Amino acid sequence: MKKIVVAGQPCAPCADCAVRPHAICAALDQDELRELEQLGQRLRYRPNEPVFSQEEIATSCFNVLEGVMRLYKLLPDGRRQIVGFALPGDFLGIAVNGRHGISADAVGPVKVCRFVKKSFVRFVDERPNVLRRINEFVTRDLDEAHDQMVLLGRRSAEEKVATFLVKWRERLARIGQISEITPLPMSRQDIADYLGLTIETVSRTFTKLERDRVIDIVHGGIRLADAARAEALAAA
Amino acid sequence: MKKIVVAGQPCAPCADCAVRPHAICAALDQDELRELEQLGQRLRYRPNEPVFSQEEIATSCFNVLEGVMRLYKLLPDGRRQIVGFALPGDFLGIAVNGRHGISADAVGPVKVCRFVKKSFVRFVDERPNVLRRINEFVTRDLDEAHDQMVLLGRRSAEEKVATFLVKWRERLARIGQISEITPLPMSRQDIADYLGLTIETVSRTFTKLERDRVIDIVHGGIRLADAARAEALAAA
DNA sequence: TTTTACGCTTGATCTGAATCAATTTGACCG
DNA sequence: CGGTCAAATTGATTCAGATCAAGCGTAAAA
Repeated sequence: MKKIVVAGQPCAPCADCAVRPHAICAALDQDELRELEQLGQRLRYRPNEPVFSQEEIATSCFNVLEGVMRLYKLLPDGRRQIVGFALPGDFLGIAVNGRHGISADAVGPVKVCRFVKKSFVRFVDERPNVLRRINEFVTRDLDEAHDQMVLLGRRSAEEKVATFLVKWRERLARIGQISEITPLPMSRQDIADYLGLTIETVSRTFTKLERDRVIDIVHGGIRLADAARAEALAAA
Repeated sequence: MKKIVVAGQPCAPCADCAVRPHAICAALDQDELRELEQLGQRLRYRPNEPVFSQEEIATSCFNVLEGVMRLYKLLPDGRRQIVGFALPGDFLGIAVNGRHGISADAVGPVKVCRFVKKSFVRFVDERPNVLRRINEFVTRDLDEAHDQMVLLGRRSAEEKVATFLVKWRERLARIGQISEITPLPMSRQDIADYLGLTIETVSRTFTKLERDRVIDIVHGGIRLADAARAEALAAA
């Protein structure tokens, strides 16, 4: 049987995929990995390029390999709520009724591993261990969504920003990106739309946190100067 | 082999369980149903009685059979965010790391089918069809959580209340509870904590919607007088 | 280099919802 | 039936964050 070569780059070997331990793929054995490799296709997206859209029929799902994506919902009048940021290892595109519930686009340059939904579903359907792993991911996402509801519904602007910074730093650390300064690749508007604030309030709150010696604002990110105080604001 | 009778009522036959078609149990065949029946135990809770608590080690999971439950998170200083209301057919208690992420208590009188986590997990582990069903449920919950984030982060008090009323009515309809007046078994404080508002704002907004002839406030609920206008507020 | 432009910050003002403070209503109970 | 208590409504006032309106800086285009 002749192998059909799809357009685009061939799927680089999963064997040395950097995100595998964090991704759903960690649940796969050697054979499964090799099989899934056939189904996946690596793709790049430029900054701000859309990956999929709310309401659109979901034909693909994705593993994020590199970069950051924003996941959001739009109201008819244009108001936007970012429901999360996706990082390497995150799995996207599980839809409820065949349609994407959210939109996703690249924040900076992004690399993903794309799967055709149909074949991916078939692959998962005969592998309960993968299904279990996906279930863990969705359950974790739901738990985080609950936390975000508390944030949106019950916390002040200062608490929102501090919580965001602390959690963002922790997330980066978990995937191995530890450094003195915490990069913030998303815009102030993105942060505002994630926290249910305006861009002005986010900016003012950053300034206030810096004045209070909790953070230093550096180009493209922040330095958490007083982690204890930031965590206190985040917990309270 | 002698059957051991556990304390409490014996599990009534799943065969004529009213919520089965809406619950995860709809994925089960005759044999599975009979087996799960052995694992489940029916329990009642009085109004406002806690069922499980945030941080508590999750030893049980639950199918709601009758009544309404509130699911919420508390901040250390007592601020509360209700993340959802559970209705008959809903499945509760899937925890991320063995601990409940949220607290749950009965709003009015509640009947549930309780499963010991350990045996339930064992049951599910060898039945991919059930796992798939649970996955659908969690995915749907996540999608609804995203909608709720938009509500909390980006909508006005009036939009919040109107959306809540419209969606609550739809949910009741979906499980067969259709009637001219929409019952609201939860308190105004519950509604406030669900919508990220104060009790006063909820009350004022109800009054305003009544003044504007969108709803009639009746004892223990509301009548949706102008469904079109309410849905417009909910969509916008 | 200047120009344009966009993202971010800062300031002044406004406003929707919170807070504070009484009533009012309704349910339960001796 | 009145008395008690909690839930809900209503009113007066305050305030956190939104809105409106300039500026500022950095980066890419000309």
